[in-house]
Amino acid sequence: MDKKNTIYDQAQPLLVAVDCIVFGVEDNHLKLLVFKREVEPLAGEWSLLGSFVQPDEHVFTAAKRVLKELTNMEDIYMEQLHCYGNVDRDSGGRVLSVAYWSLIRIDHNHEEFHIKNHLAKWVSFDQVPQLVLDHGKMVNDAIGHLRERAKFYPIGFELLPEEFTIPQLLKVYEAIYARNIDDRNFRKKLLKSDLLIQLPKKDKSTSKKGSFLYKFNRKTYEQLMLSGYSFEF
Amino acid sequence: MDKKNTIYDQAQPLLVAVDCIVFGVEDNHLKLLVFKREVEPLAGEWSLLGSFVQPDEHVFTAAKRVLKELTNMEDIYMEQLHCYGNVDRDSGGRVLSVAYWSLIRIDHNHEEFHIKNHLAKWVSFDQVPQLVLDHGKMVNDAIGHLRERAKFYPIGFELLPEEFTIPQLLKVYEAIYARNIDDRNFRKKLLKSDLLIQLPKKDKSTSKKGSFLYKFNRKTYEQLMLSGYSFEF
DNA sequence: TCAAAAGTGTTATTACTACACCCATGT
DNA sequence: ACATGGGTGTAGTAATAACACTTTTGA
Repeated sequence: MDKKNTIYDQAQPLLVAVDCIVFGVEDNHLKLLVFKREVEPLAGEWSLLGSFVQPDEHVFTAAKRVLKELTNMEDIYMEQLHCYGNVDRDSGGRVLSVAYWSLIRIDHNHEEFHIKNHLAKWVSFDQVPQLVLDHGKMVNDAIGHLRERAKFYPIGFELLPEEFTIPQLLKVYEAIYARNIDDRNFRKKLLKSDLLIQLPKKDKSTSKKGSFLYKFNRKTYEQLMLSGYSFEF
Repeated sequence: MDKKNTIYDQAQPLLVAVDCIVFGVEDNHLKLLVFKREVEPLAGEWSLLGSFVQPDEHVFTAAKRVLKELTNMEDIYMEQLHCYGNVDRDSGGRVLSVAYWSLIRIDHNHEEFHIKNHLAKWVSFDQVPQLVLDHGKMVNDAIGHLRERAKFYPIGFELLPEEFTIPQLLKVYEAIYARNIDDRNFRKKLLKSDLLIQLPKKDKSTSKKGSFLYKFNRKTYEQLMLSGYSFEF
């Protein structure tokens, strides 16, 4: 298309980056992935992982690309958090950042190599180190968004393996909301909802008695969503 | 700061715009503000109002600027909706758009002149015309966001004048959720909440009996929010 | 007097909260 | 036998949903 004499010619372009906030569950704890920043300014400090958006690249695709490079995983749950647009938010120049948050099922067999290449580590949800620029604010915003979203989307199921136990799921929700949840009420509401399919086997890794394994019933979930079900406990 | 030899030099900048979805209540109906697009491509078609973000301008400030030019109002309720980042979303070139939605109290004395200058009109919430580019999707997303937000933020109060009646407020909620709400239950929950301060006068513009005027009790609201009050009916 | 909108209460149902003990099993 | 985590039930309280008639008053 001919762009002469349009307002498009007069507008000035800006640098646009994506930054990823990555949540996962490891050792029954909710964790966040942080990185040693490799580029100036602020090289060596803790940061989120990001990248500039290319001219021929969807912003969402850029975020997916970052996550793929990091974890070697595709089809990851990812949502846009916010576009951070302060003029001076990046000390290296005027850069917009579109932040995305994602939930991944930590599987060390697949990820360890990639994550090490990025000088990354998982840190506890409630012990996030000082991060560069406005990345600390991004993480706080993401936690708020995660809590909001967790009420209507079964976030706990995204973070756990296909087969999981009720005590595991309970711990995820307790971590997300940073409070104790009554295990009887939790179990009661979940089982009554028909969201869980009990499997004929137990996980005995955490107790002698063993705990039944379940899988998520996606069909029930889709029906419940139409009627406004919530994952509040 | 010296930007030589950093990744900032290699990144390619992009055009970034803001677009505004503006809601208001007029004649007891929830409405949306749309515009005749004045620039090519697609001049003459219905559109949201937007602008490019300047290099020295906060993205949020750009959205405020657009709204100020349009309505001559400042201190308007405005929230970021989403950053739309498709490569080919704008037929005039690659342009990111950060969409904002806002709620305004329609006051024709102040706004008429500005809105006419922009070839704008208020259209009914449920009769939005075909809009250019992805603006139709933006509006749909904004309506979803509005409904979500309305559960925890007293959006109805932002849209109405300082002094309003309960039937007026009910109509706003009915419009937002596009369904009938039981007026006895609505009234009961609101009055019990102590969110309304009854004024010693009535609005007789819509009935012979007249309806008591109320104002919003911001202090009660702030207390209720701490305990998770919701505006669901 | 009548039309048109404002205002008012009760009941049944459902969801939520709080709370304490027994079970199964590997060591 | 005992330590460890898994699993279960009830009762009180609070919120929600459904429902129809009377009141006021200007025209």
